[in-house]
Order: sequence, then structure tokens, then C-alpha cells
Amino acid sequence: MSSVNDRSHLSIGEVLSLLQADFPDVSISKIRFLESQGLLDPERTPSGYRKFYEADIERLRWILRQQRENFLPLKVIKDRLAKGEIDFTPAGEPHSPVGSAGAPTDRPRQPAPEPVAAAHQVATPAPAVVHDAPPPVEPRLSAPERGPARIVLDDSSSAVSLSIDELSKATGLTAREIGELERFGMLRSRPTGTTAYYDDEALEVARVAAAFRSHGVEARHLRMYKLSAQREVGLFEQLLLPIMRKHSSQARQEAADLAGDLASLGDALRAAMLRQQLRDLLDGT
Amino acid sequence: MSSVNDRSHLSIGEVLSLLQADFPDVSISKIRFLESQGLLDPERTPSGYRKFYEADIERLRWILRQQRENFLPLKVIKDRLAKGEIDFTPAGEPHSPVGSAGAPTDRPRQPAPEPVAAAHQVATPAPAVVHDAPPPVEPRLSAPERGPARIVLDDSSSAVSLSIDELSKATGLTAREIGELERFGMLRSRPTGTTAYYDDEALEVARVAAAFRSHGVEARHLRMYKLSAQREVGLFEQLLLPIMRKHSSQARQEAADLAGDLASLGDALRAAMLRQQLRDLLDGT
DNA sequence: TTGCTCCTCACGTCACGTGAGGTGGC
DNA sequence: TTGCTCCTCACGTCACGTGAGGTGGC
Repeated sequence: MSSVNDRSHLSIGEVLSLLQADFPDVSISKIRFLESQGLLDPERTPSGYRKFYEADIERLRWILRQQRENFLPLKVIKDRLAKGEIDFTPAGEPHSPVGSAGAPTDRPRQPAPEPVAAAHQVATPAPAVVHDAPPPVEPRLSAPERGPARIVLDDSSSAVSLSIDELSKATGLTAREIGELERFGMLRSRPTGTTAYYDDEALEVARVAAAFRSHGVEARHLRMYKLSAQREVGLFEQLLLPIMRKHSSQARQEAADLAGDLASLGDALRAAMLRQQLRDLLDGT
Repeated sequence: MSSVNDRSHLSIGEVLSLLQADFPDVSISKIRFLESQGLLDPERTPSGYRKFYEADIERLRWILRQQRENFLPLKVIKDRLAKGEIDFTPAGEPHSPVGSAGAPTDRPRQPAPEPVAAAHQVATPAPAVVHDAPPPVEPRLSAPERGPARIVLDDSSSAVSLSIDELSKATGLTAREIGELERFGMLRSRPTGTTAYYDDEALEVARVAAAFRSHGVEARHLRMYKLSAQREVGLFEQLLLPIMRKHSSQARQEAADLAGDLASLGDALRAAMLRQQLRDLLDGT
């Protein structure tokens, strides 16, 4: 878990496990295929192994996002890459050893850097707070007309910090099930020293997953929620990026506000679609 | 709109337009392909045109749902069909002319009937009620910890009934845009005499779409909300069908309750995924 | 040496789409 | 007759996956 390699590149298999949580359908053969189509061009070791640097991985992420969110065929994605509109140099870190900015090279790389954002700091270790199992999610049927749900976004540092055992006790999920949710990228832990800690967001996800499981729905069926959220964020991203490029704290707030607006609208729309469909189902269409 | 053919079958093109709202990726060539793979076997006219009866169309719907919701490859779908577990005879209507139950035929058809549900009646015409443009959706950022949104399901007949012009005025959408939403199956009208009327659900959808449009998001980008709702309902369906088969009004209520529960859980999970993703985006990951 | 990961290259596959060349029906 | 929809059949395409046969590195 804590083994960050001291070399600055990853092998194809390491890239795979890095991306699998965000992109469940990525595979080694897919990555090789993307290279064969000219979308990637990683360096090689003398013996022929591919070497993936930060910029390569960001480029790959971008490609996979385009496929998923915009349903673009690879040819179009390739064209956009060729136009050099996008920058994949990692922000907030020294440039990776392999040259792109500065020294000229004969391998086609990306244009000049223009950092996008940074500062995703490792949270300071907090004492483990055990949270007694709180009242379970308990939905009901009631009257409509209350307006859409408000989607809330804030960066309040979490007051909750649970070990995996504590999270397991609080939700009734086994450690295996928690691990599965984590592999699917639905849940995240924060490694602190030797153990991993789970925050309130993770607790919420685990709790919902436990409720689903009590209805017989397994974790793997829940991945579609992550996927649809990713699609949605992909749509929002196009509206948010122009604002975020300004980098001022005011722009940041503006982007957060817009994100909240869009999320609430999306929520209302999704709820309406779901009502329609469920009614059809219950009415026997 | 009101032209229901007096023949009891549809041509392939008619089937296409019938299904396109629910299955945006269906095509004539896809339907023909499914037949070539042995998943469909429509009758033919003497001149070779395909004739699709109710049972054929239900079968096709089922296949398309399996593809979308369970991601099943066609071979597996074909096997399940061959095992004859599923029944596609339309409920609540006299059997379609082509024989499946009763007269033996040499064309492979589906096994014995076992009606699933019925009674989707045409609503009685209601007077048009103009609804003054109500306060727009207005989300905001506020504190968390309010528990998940409650998804509400009820069958209250709508108090709202708007013509397309009225809906257009109430939302600011053009008739073209409303038509587009309708073609995508996100919005439904109820044909009453010569004009179509839109209920409160349609009003809500149109209002949200208008708000999205004011951010520059077009209707076609909103289709993903319908798709993800369809996926979700596909998951719920497997839990609901066993209950619904009981046909008692108590079972119906039970199914509606469970549907509400599941929808609320799904909502909580989706919101958590969305918060994660949006935070990552805003923090510059 | 063993086990694991990685490599290439050829071929397979899955789910369609396209396009030529033609017929049918109001 | 015109325009539209429909037909078949062969071939193309898109995005990979597989599998043989081999090398590299701790």
C-alpha cells in the first residue's frame, strides 16, 4: 500500500491497477491497442518494457474519459490529441525526468505546460473516532412537491476517522466487502502510518451498500452508480473548466457554486426519469 | 400521432420509431442483425417484408433491456430465450393473430402464456389548466447531514394539463426543444382528441431542461439521465418482479414501498459518488 | 532455477454499419 | 411514374481479446 516506487515511471501492469478503480473496463490489451493506434507513445526500457510517466498516465486518463463521457471514437480522440489542445504535464510536482518541455526530442510530446490545479494534500492523521451505528437510511413514500434535493459540496475536513474494523462494525459489512467497494473505487481510505482510515463519506457509502446488500444487491451491481456519476461529471466538467482556469479563489467558489447548481438539476432530472420508469414498471408496462 | 394501424403488425421501420424513445441506439440494421443471429424470427409478407406482432416487439424489448441493463452478450441472451423462461404474449389484449398458444406451428415461438400485468388505461381528458411559471429550480450550497433525499412514488392523477404552447410559455423552451425531449423519451404527452397534453411530470422535466439549457447544456446531453435511470430500474426490477407476480393489491403496495426504498438508497449512493467526483475535479485531480 | 510480468504478431470476435443492386405498394 | 420503404448479400469497421512463442528481472 505505501510502496511508492523510487523510479519515476510505472510498468503497464502498474498503470492498469492504478486506473482500474476509475476505469473498470481498462485492460492491458486495451492500453497496448491504444498505443498501436497512435494514441499513446510511452518510452521503452532497453529490453522493450513500456515506461509510463505521469504525463503518459494523464494522457491515458484523458483518452479514457473521452471515450466514456463523450462517446468519441478513437479517430476523433486522436485528432484532438494531435491538435495539441490538451496538456498532460502533472501539476504541483516537478516535471517527470523524460523531457517534454525544454530539451527538444524526436518523440511527439505535448505542448507547453499550463498547470491546471494543484495542492491535494495528505490529510493530517486524526485520532480514530468510533461512531456508534447511527439510524439506518429509512426512506418512505410521502407527498411530492418539495422541490429538488440540494446537492451539497463542501471541503469540511471529516470529523470521522474509522479503521476498517470499526467501519465493519458500524455498517455490518465484512472487511472483504469493504475491500471490494474500495477496489471498485466507490470508497476511499486514507493511509496513515500502517493502517488505513475511512472518513464520513466512506461511512455513508458503506452504509448505503449495507442497506442494498440487505435487499440482496451485491457491491458489483452498485458500480453503475459510480459510472453514471462519472458520466455526469464529464458533462459538468466542460462547463467548469473554463471557470477553473482563472485560478482565483473567487473563481474556485464560482465553480463550486455552478457545480452545486448542475448537480441539483441533474438530481431533479434523474429523479423524474426514475419515477417515470418505476411507474411504468409497477403499472405493468 | 393517433394513427393506430388497423393491421395487427408493424413494419421494421414502424418498430424502430416505436422503440427509439426507450432504446436510443436501436437501428434497422441492428434489428435485422438480431434476426440473423437467431434472436428474433418475425413472420414475413409474401413479398418478404418483416411483420412484427406484439409478441415480437416485447421479445425485442426484452433483448434490448438485457443488453443495456445486464450487459449480456447476445449468445447468452439467445440461450436464455431458447430455454423459454420468458413470456412475451401481451397482457390485457386479445392474442395477436399469429399463433403461439393453441395451434401448433413449425416456427419456434414462446411457451405458454402467464400474464404479467395489465391495465394501462388511457387517461380521461382533463380540462387544460394553465400553471403560472413557478419559482425556478434554485439550488444552493449548505451544510450536509440531512440524510438522503426521499424518492416519492405515487399515482396521484395530475392536476396539470398543458398544451405544447402553454408548456413552451411556462418553461421558455421552444416547441422544437419540447419535441426533441419527447423524441428522446424524456417527456411524454397524452394525446387527447386532436391535441397533446402535458402533465406535471412533463412540466418538471421541461423546467429542468430549460435550466440546463440556460447553462448551455442541450437536450441531447440529457439523455444520459434517462439511460442511467433505465439501468437502475433494471436492477430494481429483479427484486420487484417476484413481489409483483402475486397480483394482490397488498403486493402492489409492497412493491411500491420497496421501489421507493431502493430509489432512495440509489439516490444516496449516486449523490455520494457525485460529491467524490466533483471534489476531485474542483481540487484539480 | 522458479515465478511472475512483460513482449510481439497473427488471428479471432463481437456487434453492428454500409452500400450495391434490387423489389414492393400507395 | 415518383417517392418511399423495404429486401439481401457481401464486405467493412470498430474496439478490442486471445493465444502462441518468447524474453526479462528479482
